[in-house]
Amino acid sequence: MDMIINRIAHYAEIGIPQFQELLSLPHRIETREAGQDIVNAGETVDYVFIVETGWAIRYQLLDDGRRQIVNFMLPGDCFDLMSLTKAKSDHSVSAATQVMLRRIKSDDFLKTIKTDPKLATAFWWVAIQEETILREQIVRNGRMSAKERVASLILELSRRLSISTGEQDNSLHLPVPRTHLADALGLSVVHVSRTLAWLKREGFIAIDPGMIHILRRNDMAVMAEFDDRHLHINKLKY
Amino acid sequence: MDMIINRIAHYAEIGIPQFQELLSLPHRIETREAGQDIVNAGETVDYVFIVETGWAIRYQLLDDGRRQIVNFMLPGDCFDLMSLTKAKSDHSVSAATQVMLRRIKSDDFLKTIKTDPKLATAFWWVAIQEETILREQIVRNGRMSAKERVASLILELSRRLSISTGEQDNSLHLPVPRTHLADALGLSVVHVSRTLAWLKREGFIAIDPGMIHILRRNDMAVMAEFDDRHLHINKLKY
DNA sequence: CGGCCCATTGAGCCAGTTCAAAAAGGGTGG
DNA sequence: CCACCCTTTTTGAACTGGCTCAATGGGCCG
Repeated sequence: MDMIINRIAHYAEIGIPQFQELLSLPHRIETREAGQDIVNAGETVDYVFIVETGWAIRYQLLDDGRRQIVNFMLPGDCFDLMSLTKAKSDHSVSAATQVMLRRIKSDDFLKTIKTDPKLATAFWWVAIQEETILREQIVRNGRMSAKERVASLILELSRRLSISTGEQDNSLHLPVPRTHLADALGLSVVHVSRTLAWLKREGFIAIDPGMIHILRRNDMAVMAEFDDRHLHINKLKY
Repeated sequence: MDMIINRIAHYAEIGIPQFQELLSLPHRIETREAGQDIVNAGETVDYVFIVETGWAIRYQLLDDGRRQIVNFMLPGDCFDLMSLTKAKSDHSVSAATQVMLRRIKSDDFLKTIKTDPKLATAFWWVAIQEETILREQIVRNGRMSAKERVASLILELSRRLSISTGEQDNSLHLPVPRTHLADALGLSVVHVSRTLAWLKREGFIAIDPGMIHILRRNDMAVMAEFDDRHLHINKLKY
């Protein structure tokens, strides 16, 4: 729960007390192992999930096995805010690593949100960010070269993690295999690997197993046209 | 205003009376010529816009002039619902054709939404669809071939237009130049042209200036793995 | 009729793919 | 601590979908 508090507090002037009610809602903590499904496309979802630890992915499969990862869900992210209207999910969600999830009944969640306008605004904010990340992903996959794509995804993940942990860190713990990066970026694993090698050769990053160290964040951001302003826009106004 | 009523009524059991208040809100009708900006990236937006006629595009430019169109905004679409929190826009919106827009002050809009839970649900629904369209776009640009991309975009646009006009039509009036399709699909104009020629050769479509006729909708949907269920999911429950 | 913009077609090229093999981890059991 | 197996990552080599550059063809407007 810390993570999401960090995240929201990063933007909104919202106190811990505001979260007490949310924290105290009836909930269940679920654990899923890497690869297990959390939500299947076509299912109706009655819960809001908050990622406590681990990474999850939202993805869609095509008939012949191609997979597109739509986005990564990191600690502090929640889903599906959008399905508070009891819509069927159109994409699947599964655990990318071992994941701990807080599961809250949509109805309870909605009721709480409605009682506190600050909470409502905060979660509206969360939804905006989610959309922004999706749009960024479209630009990446649509118009960027492999080098730019890999670099900007690394920067995005690093930035998002640092916001929810509350500490800036140039060492990005990457708990997912390269195939996940490839399927997020619309590239082949082979080329992701080559591109990472190139980033390393250029001195942008250093690579350790399960780890990427960002050595020249600014240069890399320029190279990939990565602008993280949208990830920590001005504080909320009420 | 008809368009958005059609659209929402297509999903939600919501009566015309519910829209009266929305309709009667103080607003301005603005007209923009093709190519003119509506919202600039970095701007704070205080208005909700509803497209009355014409097409608009949301896009982002990269330094060297590459452009990614994030999505098309058709009659009945509204934006930016998300910036009801007074966020800075992270992408630009401009008119793709001559456009008529209904401009409503965010505060007024928000106030009305809040008074009527049915309206609130309806617009939450609109936001879900918007996100769904974005996700679909990610899958398209990330993992689909040029043929699949072009076909599925044509099907999506056709579907969305038919929902807001209320009539199914196999003739898609395409008022934008090929460059727009290219920039939406992450392809070059040249290749969009070739791909359209291929679709025509295969008998999926017929082409007239400014017009695309869908001849074999089902086959085309299978070919492009286009599933429009998400665009007219079950009716809303309250 | 001429000019301009957009769309199409042709030809060669290149970024990223596929196929294949080798190398590097990372358990697990002896 | 080593030997084995399995998975992931890296590297090599050849291929190709889509790109770029360039020329041609249509439509529309003045």
